[in-house]
Amino acid sequence: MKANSPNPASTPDEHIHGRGLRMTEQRRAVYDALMGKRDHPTAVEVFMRVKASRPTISLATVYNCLETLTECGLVKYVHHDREPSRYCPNLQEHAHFFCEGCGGVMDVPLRSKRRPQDIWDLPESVSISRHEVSFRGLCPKCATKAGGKSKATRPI
Amino acid sequence: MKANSPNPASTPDEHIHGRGLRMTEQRRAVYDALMGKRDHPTAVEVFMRVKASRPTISLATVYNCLETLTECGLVKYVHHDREPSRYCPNLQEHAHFFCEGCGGVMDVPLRSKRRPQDIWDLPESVSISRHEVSFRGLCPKCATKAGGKSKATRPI
DNA sequence: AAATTATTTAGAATTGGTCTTGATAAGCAT
DNA sequence: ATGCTTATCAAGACCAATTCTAAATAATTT
Repeated sequence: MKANSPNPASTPDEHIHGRGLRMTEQRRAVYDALMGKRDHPTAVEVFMRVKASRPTISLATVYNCLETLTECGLVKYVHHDREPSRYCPNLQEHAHFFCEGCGGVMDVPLRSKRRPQDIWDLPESVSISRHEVSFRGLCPKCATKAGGKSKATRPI
Repeated sequence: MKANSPNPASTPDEHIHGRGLRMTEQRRAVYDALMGKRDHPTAVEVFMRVKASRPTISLATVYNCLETLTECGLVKYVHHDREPSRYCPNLQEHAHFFCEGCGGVMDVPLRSKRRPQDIWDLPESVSISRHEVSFRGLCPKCATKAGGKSKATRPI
């Protein structure tokens, strides 16, 4: 319900319809695969999940659906280094933490009332359409397990 | 001269030697191509620059050199979405701004005394080895040219 | 129902990057 | 200096992720 939102849709279907598109079986299956397990799968992982219930779906369709869902603002994609794209159903502004130990990806929320401009010295007059932040290191579990009290791993 | 630096090397050659490697002609050429014009070229762009003075160098060698220089901490690589890797000789902690208008990439410095943890709600006990931040939008020049007074572009 | 448009599918193609192999070159110990 | 050992380079083959193409299918409109 943001005042400047160009699209007041609230359900996934409304988002899709708002763009003149249809909520097809495939798109719903892909969306559900992402919402059911709120993690950060790659396209191939989504493909495998969806394939379990819809064996005829093709990888190209999964890519298409993920792109459509992203364009409609229902999911976000996340990148880290040269790794394959991952997809994330969390629409809140957040960063991602990639654990070198267990390979997991976790969401890192923005502290309340904070904005990126608080720490980054951006020129006044830029207009920002996208902001992606990724951390890499050891998650709490792996940090304790691996390093004992060590504070930092060698930067890669 | 950071106290906790494991490697007190200061010249590029010392960095390289500190790893038991040699500063070869090719590595120096690649490094110089990056330092001469302090921008954010892709591997192919570096390749073209170096080729001007060393026509026999191969793209694979440029990739190898860039990787070596990165491992030695002489340059950093930067990623944005699915675009090809770019390389950056600025060793200060900084973010990158990718302009949708002119295609340029600019460095965004960290405000003094600020840390990412100031805005991101990271668990206490994580250990961070890498942190990459990218913004996308219109740079000051393109923002004025394109939008007039408009404050934001549509998110992609 | 016919025409139009959107969507899916399978596989080919593209891209950025990495790996392999043999040739060169540098450093080291006689 | 001479031969041994290791590092580096070059060229092209290779690979994985993604995108494109073209034909088939499905939904929507006329």
